[in-house]
Amino acid sequence: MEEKDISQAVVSRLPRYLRYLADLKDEGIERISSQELSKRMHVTASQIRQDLNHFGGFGQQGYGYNVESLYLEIAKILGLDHQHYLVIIGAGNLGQALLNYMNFARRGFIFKGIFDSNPQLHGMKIRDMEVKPMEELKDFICENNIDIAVLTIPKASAVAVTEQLIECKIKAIWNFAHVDLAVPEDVQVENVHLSDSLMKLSYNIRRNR
Amino acid sequence: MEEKDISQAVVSRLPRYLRYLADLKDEGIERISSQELSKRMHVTASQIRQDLNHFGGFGQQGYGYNVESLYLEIAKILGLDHQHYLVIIGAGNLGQALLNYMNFARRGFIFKGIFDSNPQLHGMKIRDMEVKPMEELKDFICENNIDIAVLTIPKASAVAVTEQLIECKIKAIWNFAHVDLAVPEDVQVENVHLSDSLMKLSYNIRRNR
DNA sequence: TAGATTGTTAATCGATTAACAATC
DNA sequence: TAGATTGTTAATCGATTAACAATC
Repeated sequence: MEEKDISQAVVSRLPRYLRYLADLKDEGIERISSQELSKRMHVTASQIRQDLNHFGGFGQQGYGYNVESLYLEIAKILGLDHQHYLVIIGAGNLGQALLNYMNFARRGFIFKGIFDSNPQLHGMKIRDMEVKPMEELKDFICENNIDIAVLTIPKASAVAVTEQLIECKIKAIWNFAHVDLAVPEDVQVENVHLSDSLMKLSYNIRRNR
Repeated sequence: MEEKDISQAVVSRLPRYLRYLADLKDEGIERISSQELSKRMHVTASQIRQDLNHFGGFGQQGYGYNVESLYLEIAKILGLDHQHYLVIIGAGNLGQALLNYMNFARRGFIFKGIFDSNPQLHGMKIRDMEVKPMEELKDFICENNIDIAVLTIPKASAVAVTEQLIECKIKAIWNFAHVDLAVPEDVQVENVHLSDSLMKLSYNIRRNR
């Protein structure tokens, strides 16, 4: 179960499996074979079986996989059976949008605070949550067991803030700033570089992939 | 120059090269070897040379690469020498945030309109731009030469809207909806599945990668 | 010219796919 | 039991890295 060295390629596919399994549940489908699932997802059945087997034998020969229990297993593998506490750093448009977007809570990702360096924003309420000054960040992270810091600040301040987060022993950074962060290896970073994504699109428009 | 069949793995790395080259320009550095760049970026020099050579011989033996001209070449490869016109579909928090985020324009990505199905939002102004009803979408796309549609609407409506976009011969869809879109192969789709990204982070927190 | 560094071929590594024996 | 489908090993494919001859 607790296999080591699962490649990030495999991990990246897990949320997609989860999504398809949720759909199957909604459709009231109880069991599915790797064959059928592969048709829906447009991946090989081989890949599905390989991916799942990294974490355990969830299927049954001659039967396939039970949708409900596979769903729960993958959710568990992804750590969705635990709650995660988050702070947003940067109360600009993107920070506010993420805070207002309710659906993360459904998955156990709970926003506990939002911070900004701009004094004009302090005390402003977003979804019943007051924007706090950066000076309070460090104490807040410790006192509230924050796991994940969401960086929605400009590139220029991202590096300095990251230093602080490392001192606080933050577990993970969800980075929307357009810069690569240097962190110790026990701090996880997931980058969401929106402009990179847009450039890829622009490339693919030209050379009709 | 116009090589075919460049893998998406390579394309995904181009925006990052561009970013580092921009930094080098800012630092006033004129030339750089693959060796030096590899140290900064934490990738192998081999990979840098391989990647660049897919598109042409931009370097010079014994010298390295000229920062300014390599920057321009990569920008060109990514299609950043052209303007792209975009519409946002879904004037919720995320749609508004993207519209307000100025930096895309710098790269030639110009927002031309924002649409929403909710009549209460129609006429509302976001950055001097009125939210338009969905009924006007199709004509707007044709008349304004829109290349890219940004989908910031819920899963449920995304599929139906995509149908419309395909009829309009949209070139690309930047998809923030939590669903896989089925499109003809001449329509490019780039998915930004935020919750998938967050789940990956959650996974990596547990199994300390 | 000598030194540096590319462009490119060859070797390695890892990820995906195919095949099939195990088994429900 | 016979049929279906997994778990898993082996084969293939593609991407990354190493090596080095070409050349500025």
